[in-house]
Amino acid sequence: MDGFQASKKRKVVDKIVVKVKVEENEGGKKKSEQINPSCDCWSWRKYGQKPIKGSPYPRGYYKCSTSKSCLAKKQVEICRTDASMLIVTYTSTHNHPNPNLSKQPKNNDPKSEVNMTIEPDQEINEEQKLVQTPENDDFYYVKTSEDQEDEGCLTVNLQNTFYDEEPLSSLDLKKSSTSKAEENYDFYDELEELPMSSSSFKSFMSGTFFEERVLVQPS
DNA sequence: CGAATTTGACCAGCGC
DNA sequence: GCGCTGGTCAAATTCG
Repeated sequence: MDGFQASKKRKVVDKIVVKVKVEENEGGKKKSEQINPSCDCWSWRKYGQKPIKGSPYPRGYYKCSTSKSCLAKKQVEICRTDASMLIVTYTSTHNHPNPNLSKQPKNNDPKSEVNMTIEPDQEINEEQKLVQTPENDDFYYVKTSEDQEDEGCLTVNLQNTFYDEEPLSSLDLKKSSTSKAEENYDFYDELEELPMSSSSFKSFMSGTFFEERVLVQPS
């Protein structure tokens, strides 16, 4: 493309910061494949990587490769305070349906528990202190008071996680708890990808440090 | 051989 | 106004 790159440095864009707790795969077990077959299912293409000031880890830049015209992007970096935490920042929205969603059965492991933290980047916050969704007790937000540097982060515990068809149902509450429901709609639409696909992890990890996976806690 | 990833350079916004 | 930093592009390289 030439000419039109007005968004080289975006000022205010739809942005969601998600923290994903991951665990190292010891023994080189190829777990990532089975971790979460459903996950976000979007395919991402890495288009850049940069060391970030103040962080020992580089940040990877990914674009949605599913559709050429899709503007969805994400940045992946490792939390500098906790290497087992992945910080994923989603930008823009997918302008096409998820091609894999339909063909992905779903993980549905009752023991699956993903621990991720949503960092209210601009608006989501106060109201989010709610601890549990009224409609979904498998999905709740907990304020992390232990996060030294991440105060204000919200930990999202997904139990029974990976939705296959109704990924947003639980997120709806956020929609309603904020006043920017309309704008947020897109945000949460993107949250579909929160559960990080194995491919995403692989692509990130393969090019960075190690292979990781979504933390699965036996509760 | 084609697709995806890596890496360095370039560009633009922001703070000082 | 200058320098710094983050974000994107694109050529080169690697992998399937």
